This record gives sequence, structure tokens and C-alpha cells, in this order.
Amino acid sequence: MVLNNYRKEDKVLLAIDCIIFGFYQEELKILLVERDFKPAKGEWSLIGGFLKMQENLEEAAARILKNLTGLNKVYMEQVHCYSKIDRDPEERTISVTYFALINIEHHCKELLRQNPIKWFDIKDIPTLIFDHNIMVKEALTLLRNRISCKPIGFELLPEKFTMRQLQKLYEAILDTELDKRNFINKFNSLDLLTKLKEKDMSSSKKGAFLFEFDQNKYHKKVEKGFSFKI
Amino acid sequence: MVLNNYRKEDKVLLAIDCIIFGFYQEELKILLVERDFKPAKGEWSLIGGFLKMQENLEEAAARILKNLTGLNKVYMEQVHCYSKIDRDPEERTISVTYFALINIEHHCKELLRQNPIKWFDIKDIPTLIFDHNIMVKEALTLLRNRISCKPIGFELLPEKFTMRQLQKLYEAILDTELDKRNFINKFNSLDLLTKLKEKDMSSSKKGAFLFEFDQNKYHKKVEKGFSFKI
DNA sequence: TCAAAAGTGTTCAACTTACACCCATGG
DNA sequence: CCATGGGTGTAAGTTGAACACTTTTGA
Repeated sequence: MVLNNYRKEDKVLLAIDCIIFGFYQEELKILLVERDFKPAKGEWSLIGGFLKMQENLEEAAARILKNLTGLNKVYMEQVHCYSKIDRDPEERTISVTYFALINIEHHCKELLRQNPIKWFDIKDIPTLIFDHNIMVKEALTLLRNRISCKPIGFELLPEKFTMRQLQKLYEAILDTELDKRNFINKFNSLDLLTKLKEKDMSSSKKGAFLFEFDQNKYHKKVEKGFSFKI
Repeated sequence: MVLNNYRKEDKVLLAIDCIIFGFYQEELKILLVERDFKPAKGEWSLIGGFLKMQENLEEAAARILKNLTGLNKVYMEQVHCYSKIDRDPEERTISVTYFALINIEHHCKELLRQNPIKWFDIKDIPTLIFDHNIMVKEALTLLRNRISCKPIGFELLPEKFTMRQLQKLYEAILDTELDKRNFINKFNSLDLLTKLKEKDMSSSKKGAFLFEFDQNKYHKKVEKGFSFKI
């Protein structure tokens, strides 16, 4: 029943597809590429590649991301493994998806110019190749779950941010409107942010205080059993 | 940058490993197998197999489960894909895990006898081969999350069950004690169960009323936007 | 001086938690 | 008649949701 010789077994191509999230102009965006090879040449697609023998999936995902954005040490998380037999018409390919959260300001503009890649508003995703629209949908669902209980939203923001930016980020990801007083009260009660003396003057005459996420404080709290739900 | 010929790419073995949960004697159990082939012959392991060309992962997982338990149409859910380079010392193997929820009473006893497989209490899992202990841990975490917001616990129980059985199931999965009045109040407020006229007389002199999960009612509620959290 | 965004507290409703006694029955 | 598990309701505390006005300042 259980086969005892690995060599008899079929081998498959293993692809990695990245759902790269960014946030700007108060909207959640994803980065897509126009395929320049067959099959489905000329159509929009997630950014992907194939697993190599000498790397694991996390390394492959990081490599693919680095190639197209120039970014290192990006927050990534595995989403799901897709295996429908004809999902790729060219050859049997299994694909594992990762979502990535990047600070859109850090993203290398040179590479954006050199490559056929473009940021799309999450509410305005075109028809993608193969099963990529499903992948985006499921990655977004996971992101929504994660951001409700893990402080990962900061990966999408500058290091210093205003409460209003943070609120707009949550609104964009959760696709809902939030009350600003309740939002601030909630976040303050979590005690994860440091209020700076500096103000951001770009969005109003009065200026808005800047905050920083205190990763250290968060980790110490987690060790003591802290968790939250927004 | 993006490779345009699939044939240049490395191919890998793709394994499926199943974390098979069962519930009896008020404890959560998992089914393990003693490996009868190399590497790691004689050690305990999750039940697994390799993906074949003509099937997708869900079909492969169902096939593997059917072979060892005789069961069809089992509730299964993908957990995670593991890819560490030397996770299997014999050959580069990527493994996708699925958890399965089975009614331990339906499990074919003949196959249990024919095969070197055994139910282990979740609190008493031996050291397993490769990264299988991590797989179990992550599958259990996912199961805990799922059971808190989806009515999948019933997959582990007989069709007719008492409130006490349901409570003990939640306690075993969540590894916590629950107050019986609060538990019953909560479940009643969800309005997902049908109380039968029958009683189970096996656990007390008074007897306990049996209940059934009403899948239809649940699906109708979900369509109207119903969700819950236990 | 006014337009535009920032900042700030309270009240009410909903939900969660803690908790103790009587019931029915077989042995 | 009693030991065993079954069944039931309420009060207090906590959390979440709704809601409006004042402040600051550059143009």
C-alpha cells in the first residue's frame, strides 16, 4: 500500500506565485506583471517563478520578490497550494502562493520602469491568467484574518505614521468604514504604539502627531500571553 | 528575469501527509503509522503518499485516507506546504499536509488490524519522523481556529450526540474546560441543532437527549451572512 | 475669518462570565 | 434511598458601538 521506492514516483514542477500588497493614496494595491512568455503571453498575472533544488519555498518567494522589487526582508506568509490538473495548460504545475506586504515607498522605481509590472487597486483587479484571481481572493481573505489579530499592517506603512493613516489602512484591507474615536481608543488600549513629538504637516494645517510601532513591547507582551482582536 | 521555458526547471517529489483526527473516550486522537520502509523504518509517522500525475492534491489526500481507513467523503482541509531542503533525507521532497476529521466508529477495524497503524492521544504523540511533529502542531492550531467559527466538530461525532459529548469535544480540541450552562446557552443561541425525542441512556440513569446538527439550516443562515465565534 | 483635518469622552446595548440547585432514574 | 450525571437561569462585569463638538492654522 505504501510505496517503498521514491524513484517510482511522479515529479512535478513547483511554482511560487506572490500576491504583493502595497498601500498608497488610502487604497490597498497589488503588484501584477504582464507576461512576456507563453502560455498566456500579454495577459496580466501574479509575479511568480519556479522552485529550484537548492532553496526552500520561503527562499524562492524572497528571491522572486527581490528580483522584481529590489526589496529584502519583506514580510511574507504562505497562503495555499493549488494543484488542479490543468491549471497551467503548458505543463502540470503545482503552485504555492505567498502574500507579501511591502512599503510602497521603498519599492525600487527603476525596476518598476524596467519591467512590465504595475500596481492595481484591489477593487480593480483585471482578469488574470489561470487560477490567479482565486489566489488573490484567498490571499486577501488571509490578510484580513491576519491583520485582525497580528500587528502586520505596519509593514505596509512608513516607519512613522499618523493614526489616520493606520485607520485608513485597516479600512482599505477590511473594506469597511471605522469610527475614528473607537479606532484610536482601541489601539491605545492595546498599548503597542509610541507617540512621537513630531507631527506630519502634509495632510492638514494643524498637523497630525506621528506614531511608531513598538515591536519590542509587542513581543514582550506576546510572551506573557497577550493577543488581540480588531 | 522570468524564465520562458518550463522544461529548464527543476522538478520535485510532492508528498501528501494527513493529520487524521478522531474523538473517543472524551479525548482527541490522531492516527499514526509505523513506517515499514526506508528511510526511518520502524518509526512513527503521519500517514502519507505521493501525488500522482492524474490527480490533484485533494484527490491524493482522499485516496491515501481511503486506503488506510476505508472511508470516503471525509472532511479534509489543506494546512501547509513544507519545503525544507533536507526534511526528507532520502530525496528532495515537498510535503503538503491535510487534516482530516473522521468518525472513529466508522473507521474500518479490519484495516486497523491489517496495517501497522494506531490511534494516539493528542497529548501523547511520540517523536515522529522528519518534520511531522511540527505538522501535527500546526494542523492542531488550524483545527482550533476552524472549530471556533465553523461547525466542523460534528464530523468527529456520531450523527446523534448529546450536548455533553459536544462540550467534551470542544474541550478536548481547545484544551480547556468550559462551563456547561454557558456552553449550552451559546450553542442554543446559534440555533443550529435539532433536539430529538430520543435519549442516550449509556452514560447515566436519567438519560441525555440526543441532538443532530442541521446542515441545511446552517447553510441558509450562512447565505444570509451568519457567522459565529465560540 | 473660514475651511479642513485633528483630537477628544460618554452613554447605552450586547455579550461574556461566574455561579448553585433540583431532577430523574437504576441499582 | 441515594449516587450519578442531566438539565436549567440570573446577575455582574466587560466590551463594543454610536455619537458631536472644539482646536489649530494656513490660505
